Amino acid sequence: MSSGPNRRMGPPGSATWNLILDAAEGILLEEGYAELTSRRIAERVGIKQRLVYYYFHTMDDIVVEGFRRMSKRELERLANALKAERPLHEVWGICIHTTDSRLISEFMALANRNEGVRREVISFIEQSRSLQVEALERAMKNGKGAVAGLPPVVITFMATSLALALTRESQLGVSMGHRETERVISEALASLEPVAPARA
Amino acid sequence: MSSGPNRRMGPPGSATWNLILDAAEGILLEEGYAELTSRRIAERVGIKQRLVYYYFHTMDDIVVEGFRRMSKRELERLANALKAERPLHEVWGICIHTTDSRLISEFMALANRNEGVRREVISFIEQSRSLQVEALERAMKNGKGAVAGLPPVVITFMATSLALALTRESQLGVSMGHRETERVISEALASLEPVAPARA
DNA sequence: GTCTATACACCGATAGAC
DNA sequence: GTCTATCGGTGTATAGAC
Repeated sequence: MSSGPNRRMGPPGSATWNLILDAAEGILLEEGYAELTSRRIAERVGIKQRLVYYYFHTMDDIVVEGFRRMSKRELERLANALKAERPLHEVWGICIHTTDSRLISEFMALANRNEGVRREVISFIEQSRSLQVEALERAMKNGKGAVAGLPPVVITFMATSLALALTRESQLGVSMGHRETERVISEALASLEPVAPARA
Repeated sequence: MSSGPNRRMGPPGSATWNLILDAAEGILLEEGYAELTSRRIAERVGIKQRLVYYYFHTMDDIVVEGFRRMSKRELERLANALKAERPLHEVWGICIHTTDSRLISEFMALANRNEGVRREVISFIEQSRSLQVEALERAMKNGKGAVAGLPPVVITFMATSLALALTRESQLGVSMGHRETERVISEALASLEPVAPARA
């Protein structure tokens, strides 16, 4: 048979496959998940709606695969940045310059009712947190900063949470307390991890 | 005329009006904003779809009015709690036991593309933050806690952000670093605001 | 790999009777 | 205040030709 649940499918990773995920990401960012439809995707890519279902079984698959692709991209960026000097500063820089907070909001909302997305989101948070913890532990062993008695996992949790809140609010148009908070954070970073780190 | 943009409308605050917003809130929480339709609301309340449009002009109005009602409810709860002893502990308790984080996620996502919701969300964040800052400043003047040199607005920003992140993640099924973070926070609360506060 | 055409369900919003 | 009925539009997903 040429159709049904076992119908012929387009190859993951192909050019059109990626264009479809690009379009889905753009719609999610600019219009929200209620507007993420096969017709809108086709319109953006410049193909016919039927083709979307040649590359993906269902709309849910597109969302899950889209998050997985983004997740992979971000984890690579994170792993790369953490090799640098002063990983604490790197952690903060990455948290504050991460994916657009509106896109994150959409995936968060989706994760609360789509089991596939939820699994991917959980996996991403845990991997990302582990990478950060390992980098901070390495830095501590090298004597690059004491982190003031706070366990590395607490540092990373706080950095992630505060950065997300700052970007989410400023995207929205709220700035109350931001300047003061950013100042406290940059002072903490400077004192925990000085410019010329002492080598062990 | 009995219809059109100036058509006759049901009274805000009436029983059915509130039932419609209750249903909308439930759908938003349990099924997400993509499922928030006039037909689903009518089904939940046990009325016909047409009646929803007697009480509200558009679906957008329902979302905006729903957030406004919830916002009012939460601000009253906050103002009440902040009269108590140890406002710092109260701030944390309220942040951690606030509205379901899944509902917040939905409104966050909606705020990014609905101008009415955005205005209400901004207003809520600013009022809520102001209330908390005032309470902390009063407590400091009374000598109830020094707050370790951190400006009150930074304290409230951090409490709100960290509490939201903790509840969001545990709702999702992530717990990595939570125990450690909660411990750091409860120690900070205890040291900044002891059980028997010194009066001025 | 890409297309036309289509089945069938649901959507927001309105007309107008009772 | 509440209803039946309806318009015009859009959604997922599939059949099957080229």
